Amino acid sequence: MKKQRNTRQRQLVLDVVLARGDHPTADQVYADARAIDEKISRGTVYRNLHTLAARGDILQVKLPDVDRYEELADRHYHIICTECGAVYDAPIPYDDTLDRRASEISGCDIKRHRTTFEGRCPECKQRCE
Amino acid sequence: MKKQRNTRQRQLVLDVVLARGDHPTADQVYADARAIDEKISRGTVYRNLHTLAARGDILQVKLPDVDRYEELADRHYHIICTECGAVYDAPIPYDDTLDRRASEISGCDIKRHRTTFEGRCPECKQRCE
DNA sequence: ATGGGTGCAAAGTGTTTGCAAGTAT
DNA sequence: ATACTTGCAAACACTTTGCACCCAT
Repeated sequence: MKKQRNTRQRQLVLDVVLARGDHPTADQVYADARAIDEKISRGTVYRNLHTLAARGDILQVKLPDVDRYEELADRHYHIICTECGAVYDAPIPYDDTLDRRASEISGCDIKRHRTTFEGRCPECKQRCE
Repeated sequence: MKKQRNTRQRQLVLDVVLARGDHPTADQVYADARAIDEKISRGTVYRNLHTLAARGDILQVKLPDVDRYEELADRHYHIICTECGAVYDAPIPYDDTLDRRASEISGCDIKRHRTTFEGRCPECKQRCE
């Protein structure tokens, strides 16, 4: 891997993701970063999110529609509210026996799985009734 | 729900998805449909895929990057090859106790979950070694 | 006849990239 | 000094939409 530099912008992108503590999209990271450094560009934010995720400093959460990012953590699942789009960590532990079972039965070399629950968050659930 | 018509184009889109038996993207469906009706437009294919999925005639498979579609079937998981992008049905049964557990613990009203395994399919696995 | 559906092209999203200038090492 | 990074804008890939015409019911 080629040697990487620590630029002000890269540090800022990392700080923003860590400061939020939730699951921002690239565009939300851009907005937050822009509030601090009004010169930083979208391209730089996208590039640094990729760099940081590849390097393992943050996690990329692949969900339908848009990718999101979060602080580094153990493997876990997510809940996405189908009404308001909010994303939460799910309170169900990662089941790594599934990866072994799927590998054996399918003949694939399964590295991991991603599970996303869909439903209504407490607020939307209440508002809809 | 408003009354829907059965047009030649809508039937064609449905036929194409059923004929494939795999997990085509909208663009693949468009290509297949176009091979039969060289006048059908992309917009029509996209609109009909939505209509058919909403109506329950086909399933929409929400995966990262692009949505895919497949024949109507019971809930099940998918395997996506990280090398070649191929998508398969996973040989692991849908675990609906997870939805109940996640609902109880999180306070959300969970309707379902989607699980996608990531790894290398048998061909890519072999080719890479 | 009537309102849902179609083809077309333009507009939207979300993301990537080429390039010249800037900067961390 | 070197080559990784940046800002900018253009380009991309995928999808949605406005509109006038068409056709299934």
